[in-house]
Order: sequence, then C-alpha cells, then structure tokens
Amino acid sequence: MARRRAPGFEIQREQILAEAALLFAQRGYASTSMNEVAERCGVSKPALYHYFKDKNELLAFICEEHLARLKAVVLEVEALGLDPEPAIRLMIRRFVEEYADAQNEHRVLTEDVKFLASEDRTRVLEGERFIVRALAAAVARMRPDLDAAGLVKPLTMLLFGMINWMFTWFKSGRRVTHAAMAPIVADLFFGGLGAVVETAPLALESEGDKDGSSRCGLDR
Amino acid sequence: MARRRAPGFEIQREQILAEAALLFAQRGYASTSMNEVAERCGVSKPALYHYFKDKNELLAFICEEHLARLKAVVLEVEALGLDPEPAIRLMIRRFVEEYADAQNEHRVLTEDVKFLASEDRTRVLEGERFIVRALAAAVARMRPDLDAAGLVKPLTMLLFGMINWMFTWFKSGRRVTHAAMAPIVADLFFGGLGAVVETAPLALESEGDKDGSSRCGLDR
DNA sequence: CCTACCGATCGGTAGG
DNA sequence: CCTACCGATCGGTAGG
Repeated sequence: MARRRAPGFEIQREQILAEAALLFAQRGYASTSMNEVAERCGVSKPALYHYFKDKNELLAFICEEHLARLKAVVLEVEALGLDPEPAIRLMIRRFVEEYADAQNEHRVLTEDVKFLASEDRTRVLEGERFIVRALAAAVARMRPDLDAAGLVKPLTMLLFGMINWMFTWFKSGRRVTHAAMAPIVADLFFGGLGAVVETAPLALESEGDKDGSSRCGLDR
Repeated sequence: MARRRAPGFEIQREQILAEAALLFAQRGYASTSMNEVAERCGVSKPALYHYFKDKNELLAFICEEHLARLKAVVLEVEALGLDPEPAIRLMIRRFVEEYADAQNEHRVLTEDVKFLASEDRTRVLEGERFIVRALAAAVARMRPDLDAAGLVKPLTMLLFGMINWMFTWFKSGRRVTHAAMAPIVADLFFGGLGAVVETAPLALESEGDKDGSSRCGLDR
C-alpha cells in the first residue's frame, strides 16, 4: 500500500518551482545547475530529485502551471459573455496582472520553451495556441472586415507582442504600474485597428491566401 | 613588421558568425558547444579559436554587428531630416527589413544578452538604449502632449514589442511578407496614439513622476 | 621568427 | 536523506 505523502509535499514543490523559475529567468535554463536549484531551496540535491524526477520536469511544471493560469483567465472572461471589445480589454488587463505576478515564469515560458522535451514542448505550444485563438476569435467577431482581409491573426500577434514584451523592459515595481499599462495597450490597439484597415489590403494584394495562414504561424 | 592576414580571414570570420548565430538561435548560447560551432563551419576547433579568442567573443560579435546595423539605420533616417511620422514609419520599415535579414542574430540579441561578459553586455545595452532614445525622441517631437504625460517611453517600448515579437511567430518566408507587416505596425501605432491620450492621464494620475522614469526602464 | 592549422588531450564540472 | 561517485561532455590549449 502506498504511503501517504507528507502534508508539506505540495507546498515544498511550489516553493521549489518558484525558486527554479527565478534562477532559470536570470541565468537561463541550460546554464542553471540542479546543484544551484537545490542550494537556493535549502535542500540537498537528492532531496530535489525526490520532488521532481529530472531537470526537464522542473521546466515543464513551471511552463504548464503558468499557462494553466492564462487559460483559466480566457475561460473566465469568455464565461462572462461580454461583447468583443470589453472582453478583449478585460483579457488584456487580466493577462498583464498575471504576468506581473509571475514575471519569472513568464520569462521562462517565452525564452526556455526550446529546452523542453518534445512531448512537453508540443503540449505547451498547443496551450499557447489556445490562448491566441481565443483572442483572435474575439477580434474577428469585433471586426469581420479585418478577418476577411486575413489580418486578424497578424494583428492579434502584434497585441501579444506589446504585452509579452512589456516585461523585458518594465522595471519590477508597484502593482499600480502594471495596472496602468493595460488600458494604454488596449487603447493603442483599438485606436489603431481603425487606421489599419485602409492601407493593409493594398500592401497584401499580391498574396493569394485569405486567411493569412501562409504568412504567419502562431507557434514558433 | 606584422604579416598580412590571409585574404579570406574576414570572410571566414563572417561565415563563422552566421553559423554560430544560427546555432545559438536554435539551441541557445549556453547549450551550444564550440565543438558544434566548429563542426557546422567545417573547421577544427583549434582553427575556430584562431578566428575568435573564446565563446564569449563569438556572442559579442554577433550582438554588436547586428546592433551596429540597427544604429546605422537610425543615423541614415535621421540624416534625411524627415518629419517625425514619416521618419518613424521609415525606421519601422527599415528595422523590419533588417530583422528579416538577420533573424538569428536578432533572436540571439534578444535572448542571449544575459550570457555576455559584463563589459560587453553593458556596451550592447547602451547600444539598445541609443536606438530606443532615437525612436522615443521622434515620438515626443510628434506628440509633445504625450511626452508631457510621461507616456512616450512606455508607448515607444510597446512599438518595439510589436516589431521585436514579430519574429518569434512569423514563419520564415518570402520577403514581401515582412515588408507587408511594416505599414500595418505603423498604422496600428499611429492610429492608436490618438486613442491613448484621452484615458491614460487618468490611469496614471496617482503617479508623481512626469517623465515616467520610475515606471519603466529601457534596459533590462 | 611567424601564420595557420592538426590530432589529442588538458583540468573541471555538468546532470543524474 | 547524505556522501560519494559515474559516464559524458564542457571550454580551451598543449606539442608538433
């Protein structure tokens, strides 16, 4: 019969994941050693291997738990049944809040995915695509004309560029800071959508595909 | 008297840098071995160390040559003496073209700067700040009201987010593809600027600093 | 003495 | 859960 897990097992796991995310974000996954992770967590290396079977599992948990929170945001906002623009504004705000609370995890997700074992990497990239599809669908509902022009996916990715890139330059600071950026991003995006539609179809006239699938992939 | 260098020396250096940039972009700097770089270039490892004194120098050259081209773009556009909006539009277009021609180098610059020796890293980050300052100055000239509200630097960084993030999702394809994205980014940015000014000062009213220096750093 | 390399191996350290 | 290790591979350099 399997023995019960110690009550602090899950808590210890989460603490280790947080410390590992910090180290991976600072030094990169490949150049962080399991010795460093163990030392930072105040546990022996064999103890570390008690909580996670190998270095890849550490990386996979960091990425997947962060991604699970982002997916939950999408599902919660969709459940409210808002119109497209307020729904997208709320998602932007919730994403920025989530990133602010998990800056290390976010950096690991964006920079270290390439080090994941291929099955884990596939699952993580599919999770990212789920989130992008949700945003893109809301943009398409709001502006069917842009959808018809094949511009929704590229524009959605530009929106992700703004918010994903924020945490490479934002000084880690007070929460109000991050909160203030969300409406600015949203205003820039919605204000800019009106200007895009006039010139873009001209620029793309030589392209044959309407859905833009040959122009951009939503994965890497 | 120093002997002349073999005529192919510089050509060989550039070929090695291009191959190293590809490997670093694909696998990350830390997990690419000098053996792999040498093998990919078809030279022995001692020969590789003949062209570059160590692994860090390889990384430093990749980053600094790419950055030098971006700085050259800034200086060339500034020399034209255009009005702010056409100047920024042209810079966006030239940046996108430059990124399209140097996708590996661009990815190395954005993801592997943390592995540079500290003196090299300092110089590279100063080069990045030069480019950001040039863009931000043009935005400020165009919209002094946004400058007074302390929003120019954050907005400039959102613009960089759009174009820097493009090459994490864009499928490597035909040149026309990248060229078509530049005016879309510019339209989204300029179209959005008008919408930002109305609501942002409200969102930031509790902040005390006018220049936004406590809110965002333009380095990492 | 120099350069432009080669085959072989150095001292240390990685993940496990 | 510890000390003590392993197979392998790391960045860099020896002699010729």
